[in-house]
Amino acid sequence: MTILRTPLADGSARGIPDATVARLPVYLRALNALTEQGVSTCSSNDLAENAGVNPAKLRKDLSYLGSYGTRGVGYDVEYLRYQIAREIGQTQDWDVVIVGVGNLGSALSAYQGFSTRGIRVAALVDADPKRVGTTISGITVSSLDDLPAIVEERAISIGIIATPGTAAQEVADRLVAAGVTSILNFAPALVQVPDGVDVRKVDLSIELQILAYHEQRKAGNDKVVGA
Amino acid sequence: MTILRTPLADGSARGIPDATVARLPVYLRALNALTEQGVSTCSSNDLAENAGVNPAKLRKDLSYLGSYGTRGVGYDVEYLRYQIAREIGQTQDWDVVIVGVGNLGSALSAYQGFSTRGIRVAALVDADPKRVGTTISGITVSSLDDLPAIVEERAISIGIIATPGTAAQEVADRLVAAGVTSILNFAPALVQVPDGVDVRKVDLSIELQILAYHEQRKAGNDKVVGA
DNA sequence: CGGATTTTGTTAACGCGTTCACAAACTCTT
DNA sequence: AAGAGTTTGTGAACGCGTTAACAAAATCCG
Repeated sequence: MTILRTPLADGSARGIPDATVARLPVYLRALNALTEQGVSTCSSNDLAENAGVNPAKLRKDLSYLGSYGTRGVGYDVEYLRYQIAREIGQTQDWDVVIVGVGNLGSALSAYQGFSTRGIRVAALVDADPKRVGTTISGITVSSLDDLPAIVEERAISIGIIATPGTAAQEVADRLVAAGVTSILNFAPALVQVPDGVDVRKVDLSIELQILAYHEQRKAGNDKVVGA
Repeated sequence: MTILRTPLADGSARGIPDATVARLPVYLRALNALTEQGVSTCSSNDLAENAGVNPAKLRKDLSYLGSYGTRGVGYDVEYLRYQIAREIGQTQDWDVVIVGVGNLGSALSAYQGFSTRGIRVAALVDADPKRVGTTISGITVSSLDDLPAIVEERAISIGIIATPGTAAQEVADRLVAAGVTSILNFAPALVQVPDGVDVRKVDLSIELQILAYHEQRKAGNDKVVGA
C-alpha cells in the first residue's frame, strides 16, 4: 500500500519534506516575534536570523509552500505568517488528550505554550482510580476506560502519553482503539502502532545523555587548532 | 577555529556521527530490557527490533564504536551494554542543575527516568524569591544568584532551562558565565551561546504542531493506491 | 575435516537535506 | 527611462545518513 502526497486543488503535486515541516513552526514563532516588535516586512536574512537557520534554507523551505515573497523587497510578515499557519493547520485549534497525570502530565496540562500555538488540552485521563475525579489545571481527570467516549465526543485526533514506560504500549493501543491517529509519546518506551497512525517520541533522558556524551569528549581530550 | 574529533588513546581517529550518538542511548535501553528478560546473547536483528531501527543501521552504528560482536553468534548483551555505556559516558553520574521550578521544572526534578540513565538532578534554581527556599523533590530551591557557587561546588557542566521563553537568553548567559558547557533548553525561545557550549532544544509545542500538520493532511485529502 | 549455516563488519549505492550561486524580478535614484 | 542596488526563488553541487548487499568469520553437523 502506498500513500501519495496530497495534491493541491489546482492539481499540482506538493510534497513538503519532513525536515521542512519540522521548521515551519519555528518560522511561525519568529514571525510572531517580529510582529510584536512592530516589524511588518522582513527579508529572508532577518527571518532566518530570528529563527536560527541559514537564510538559503529558509528560502528553500518557503519555496515548498509557494511564492509568498517579493523580490527586491522581502516578505510581508503578517501575510507569510498566515500562509504558514494555514499550511500547518494552525488556523484551527487542535484538541488533545493527555493520558497520565503524574508530574509530567500535570505539567503539560498547565503548559502555557500550547494555547498560543493552536493546541488545546481538552481532556485528562488516568488509570489510577485515586486520580480520577480530581481537577488539574481546571480539568477533571477522567478514567482511562472513558477514553473512547471522550475521543469521539470531542473529535480528538491527537493523544499524549505521559505514563511510565511500562504502560506506554497499552495506552497507545487504547488510544488507537479509541480513534486517535497521532500520538506524542513521552514515555521511555517504544510503542507499536498500525499504519496510518503517527507517533513522535520525546525522550527527556536521551537528550541529556547526548549532552553528556559531548561533555565527556570536551573534558577528555579535545584538540583545538587554527586561529 | 576548528575543533577536531577526539582521537583515541591508541591514536586512531574516531568520529562518531551525530545521528549515531543520538541512537546509542536507545540501544542501551534496549539492551537493559533484554537483560531484564534474561537474554544474555542477541543478534543485530533482535536488538534492532527492540530498539525500533533497521538492523543494518544498528550494525553500522555499532561499527563506529568497534567490533564488539561475534560473527555467526551475535552480541553478548552485558558486554555490549558496558561498551556503549562507556562510550557515552554513562559509567559515571552526571550532575545537572534545573533553572526554573515552575510546573515543568518541578516535573523534571521528580522525573524517575533520569536516575537510571546516569543523570542526577543536583540543584534547583529559580529567579522568583517566593520559590527560593522551598523544597521540591527533596531539593531546596536556590537563588539564581547562587548559580556560580553551585556550579563550581558540584562541578556541574549541564544545565536545564525550564523557564518562560522571555527569560531563556538571560538564564543561558548566566549558566555559561557560571561555567556550564551544555544546555538543554525547554523554553520556547532561541538562545545564543558562545562556541564550545552545546545547546539542545526540546519544544513541546512544535512536536504537537508537526502532528497537527499530518492530521490535517489525513483529514483533508490523502489518496491511497495499490493493494 | 569439510561443507552448510549463521551473523557480523564493511563497502558501495542510493536518497534526502543543506548549501551555494545566480538568474529573475522588484525598487530606487537620477 | 535606464542603470544600480536588493532580494527572492531555484537549479545544481555537495555531504551526510540510510539501506542494501556481500565477503569474512564464526558455529554446527555429518
